[in-house]
Amino acid sequence: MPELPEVETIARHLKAQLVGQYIGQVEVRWPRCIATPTATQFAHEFVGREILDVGRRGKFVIVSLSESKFLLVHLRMTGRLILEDASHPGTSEEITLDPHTHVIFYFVSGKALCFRDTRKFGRLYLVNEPAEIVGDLGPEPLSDDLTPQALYELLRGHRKRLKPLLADQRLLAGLGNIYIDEALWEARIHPLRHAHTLSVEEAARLHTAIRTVLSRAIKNLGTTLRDYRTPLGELGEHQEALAVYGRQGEPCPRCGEPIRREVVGGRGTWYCPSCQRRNES
DNA sequence: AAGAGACCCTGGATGC
DNA sequence: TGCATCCAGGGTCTCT
Repeated sequence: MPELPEVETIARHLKAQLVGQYIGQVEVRWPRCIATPTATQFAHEFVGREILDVGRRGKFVIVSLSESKFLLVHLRMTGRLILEDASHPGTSEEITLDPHTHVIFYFVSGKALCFRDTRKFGRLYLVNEPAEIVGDLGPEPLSDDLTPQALYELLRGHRKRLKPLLADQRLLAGLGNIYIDEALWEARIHPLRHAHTLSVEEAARLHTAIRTVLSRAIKNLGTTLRDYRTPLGELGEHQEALAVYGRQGEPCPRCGEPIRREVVGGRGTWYCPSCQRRNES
């Protein structure tokens, strides 16, 4: 489940490997993963274009192409972007055999970029402006614009419980199930607290926690629980550093109390019942 | 506005 | 061992 740190890692790797590369052709094997335009049109549009830049917005990878087009990729649960060597036809198992490789970008250099996705939730978009897709995303959690005060103001305007609210990409862009639980634990705030009840001090703690947790995870190249890989096939390392996510019954690293799991808004939620008290101050 | 539930998918885990 | 069923989960949608 790639979230901000995983997508950031992927974008950085792709940027280092792909800027300046020219696309020879594109093969779409599973058309339904192309959100826009049609799969045929999508494949057509890439031929001859150069990769100018690769970046990230929220959980989207954004690839800037020559002649003003943008490829946006959302990996959802199990999506991967994997670099392969396709210079010798038939040598890459990923390309020839893998049943989960749905789109392949062949570069004239002999490199190839494969979009792979077992659960088929991921989507690719080819647009004239990224804003067509990412226009209504909230601020980037790591940007200077998101001050503690700004986060306090954002939260004050909502009565929802924190867990589902922080997962709403229109509030903040890039947080998902793992890092929300980790950040709330770090900030010692209960996931079911109602957003508008947070004090200035608590919002500031959450602000610090979100940024600390995300930065640390980026340093560790992301969290690999099962599917996530960097474009070079490497595993992330942050799973070792998780405090609560997926750890029900294990002792809280801060106080030793067993970690509890609850389903909130249909999503598994892990927290420490002792460090993260529910009473609203 | 908030919350619940369905849906999209498949592989791994669980149950008999 | 073998088969059926359950489950996870980001985002989007519908219904209450």
